[in-house]
Amino acid sequence: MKKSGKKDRREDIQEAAIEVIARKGYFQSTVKQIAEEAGVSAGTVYNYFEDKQDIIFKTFSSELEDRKKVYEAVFGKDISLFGQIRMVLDRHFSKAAKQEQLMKVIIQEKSKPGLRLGRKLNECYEEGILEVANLVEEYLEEDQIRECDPTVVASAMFGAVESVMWYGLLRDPETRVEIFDQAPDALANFFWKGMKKQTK
Amino acid sequence: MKKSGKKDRREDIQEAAIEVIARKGYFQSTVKQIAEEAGVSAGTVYNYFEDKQDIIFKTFSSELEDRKKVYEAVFGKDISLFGQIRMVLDRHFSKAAKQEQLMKVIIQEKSKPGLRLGRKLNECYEEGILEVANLVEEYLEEDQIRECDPTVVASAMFGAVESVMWYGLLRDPETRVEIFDQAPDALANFFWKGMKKQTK
Amino acid sequence: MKKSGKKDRREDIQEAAIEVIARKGYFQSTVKQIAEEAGVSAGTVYNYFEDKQDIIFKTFSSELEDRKKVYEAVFGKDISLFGQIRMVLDRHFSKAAKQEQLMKVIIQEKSKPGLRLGRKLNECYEEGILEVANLVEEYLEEDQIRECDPTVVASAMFGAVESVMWYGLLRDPETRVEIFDQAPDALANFFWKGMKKQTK
Amino acid sequence: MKKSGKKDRREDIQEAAIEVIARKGYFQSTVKQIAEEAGVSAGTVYNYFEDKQDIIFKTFSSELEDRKKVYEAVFGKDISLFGQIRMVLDRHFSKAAKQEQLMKVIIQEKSKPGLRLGRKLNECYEEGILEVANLVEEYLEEDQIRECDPTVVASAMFGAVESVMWYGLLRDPETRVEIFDQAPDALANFFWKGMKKQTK
DNA sequence: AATGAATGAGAGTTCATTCAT
DNA sequence: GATGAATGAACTCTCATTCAT
Repeated sequence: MKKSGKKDRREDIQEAAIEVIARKGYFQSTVKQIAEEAGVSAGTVYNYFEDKQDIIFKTFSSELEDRKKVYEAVFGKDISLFGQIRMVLDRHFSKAAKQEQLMKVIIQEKSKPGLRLGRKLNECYEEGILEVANLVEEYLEEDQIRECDPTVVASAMFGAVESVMWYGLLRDPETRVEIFDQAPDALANFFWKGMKKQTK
Repeated sequence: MKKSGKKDRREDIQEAAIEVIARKGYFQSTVKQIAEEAGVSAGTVYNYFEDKQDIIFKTFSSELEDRKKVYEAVFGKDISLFGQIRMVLDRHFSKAAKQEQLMKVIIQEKSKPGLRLGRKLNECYEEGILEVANLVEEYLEEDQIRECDPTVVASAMFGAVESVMWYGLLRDPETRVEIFDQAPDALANFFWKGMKKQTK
Repeated sequence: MKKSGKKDRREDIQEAAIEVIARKGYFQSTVKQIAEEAGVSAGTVYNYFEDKQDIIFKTFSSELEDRKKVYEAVFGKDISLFGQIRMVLDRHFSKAAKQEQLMKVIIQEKSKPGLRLGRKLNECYEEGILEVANLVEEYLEEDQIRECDPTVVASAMFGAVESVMWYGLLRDPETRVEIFDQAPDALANFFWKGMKKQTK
Repeated sequence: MKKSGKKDRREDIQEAAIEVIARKGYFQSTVKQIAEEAGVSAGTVYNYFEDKQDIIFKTFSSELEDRKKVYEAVFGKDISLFGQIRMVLDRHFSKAAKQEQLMKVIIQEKSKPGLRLGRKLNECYEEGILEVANLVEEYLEEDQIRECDPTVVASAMFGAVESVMWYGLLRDPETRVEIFDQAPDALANFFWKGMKKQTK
């Protein structure tokens, strides 16, 4: 099941890995299955990756770096908190829509203990939560939002996003598109209303 | 090497399994490790359980049934939506505080494809979301909350709760207690403010 | 090809390993072959040994300790140098006669770099050489033997013994017995005459 | 990454092989490592050699032929036995001083069963022993040396030489030079005194 | 001649599961 | 019921060798 076009082997294998792992989970996917999906032999995989973990670890690493940059860019903008949340969610869901399988894997394999992979994901997750918590704290100090523990709120938001995304990923394509379309606005409103100071 | 008072072997093994799997994940835990932790031999495990999956599958099944009943009881009460959410979260977090390891396992092993275990958990999750979505819909029809997609909102709430719980589980015991203490109120408020109709 | 009697599995496997490795060399022997020779399955081997190296490493370790004790006992005796050499060689060859395969392996696998095994053997060898060198030095100081570099002489003696042993191991049983029978005396004389002070 | 003046690829690879194998042993050296050390690609190796064994097999064969000639020349000379031994050892050690790595490999890989390589070396060894044994026998018949089994004595001499050489190869360069310098004389004396008839 | 990506047989090792004691 | 030694299928990973370029 070779992918067409001009991509190199390395990418073929990474894509195949994501495909297979999204379907069966990391530990129940074998290198052989991934190789087959990529249209190469098992040995070839090891010409491009250190070991099994490395196949997706590298994908994740670069993917997560990319995202971090996107989000940091948004958080640096001089717009309202609501605007920032809205924008981040927008980019998040529209990117996810093009990487369904990868999103599945990320959600599934997060917080696996004793796995470079899981640890890395957890780390990024925590970093993201902290980042958002800092943002919330700023606004809290400016008295724009009601009293709350910023890390708890940030954690709640992350979880909410992930959950909605997972919910969408399990639906048929049309429903998914619908959900992903309305999710950014719905969630941004939900979050913003949920934490803003009651205007009288 | 547990040796509690009067519990039977079956429970010893289940508890040991939870302990070990919480630490290392399902696929990286061996039957031997679980048996050791339970103070029995590997062979004995198979006198009580069909296979490896079965060890925790049964724990989860009964645990999930229990919870379902608790929640349904709350949702049947004739109190405000906020009150209901508050009460469910209260019970959820206070129960979780006593079952940290089990919660860890449930969160970690959720949505593992190709595993009776993961499928069961996913199923329960979806059921829960539907249940809450129905509740939200009721209130939506009564015009008490702003327009929204109930399943998306319900899904967001589930995710938020799980995420805060995970966040707490990774902290040291004191911090965890603090987080679990304030979480029900904080989240209930967050959710309620987030979806209720703006009472000018 | 199970060994008879009352020995336990551990010993069966070690003996099988020595048998196979004597025949084909360490790197060209597979765990499966060893298991087969021992009459067990490959998996069983790992119930008794950490890994492939461990199978013979443990045999060697205890064997070498044994020998060290034997030799040290002889070197502690208050008899002539010639007598000591003679006695050590006697014990060495008569022990070797009962452990042909083990001797083969020890000689073959000595000084394999990058192998716990080879390093251990080399170490013992060097220790032995030093021990003998010290002995030679003593006699040198007493002016009983001609001027020489004791470590070179000791090294030469060790090599000579090993070589004669190897020569014997490659012969048919009868020839071997003959060689091993006369070797201690022949070598002791050769060494002693080789280094003693010319009497007048 | 060798790059000597005018030698051809074939020799580059052989030298690289010696270098690598001396360091890690035959079975733990890979063709790729050898190729890298030689500054060529793995594929190129197979333009010059049949297979992995062949790389050093050819080196050894020619090297051993060379030596044989040298020794036979000496043994043909009409000088005393002591003189012959002395001369052979002289040439042996001085040649070895210039080919440390090759000597290491020869000593390490000797008597590997199931390897063209090992068998060839063993064969040469045995031939050499026989040659010397014949020589000894001659002198024995002439009544110049004491009664002994010539092959045993020859075997002992070979082993002694190899052992001293190995001992030197493991030392630092200066010590090695010292050892190699005095070894021929020391060993020749040792051997000669060891076997000659006691001249009252 | 030279390359080095691709191969695939086969190695060591793990571990859920069985079963004689 | 309890045991834990034995099993063997399956996995990850290595590497000599090939061959299209």
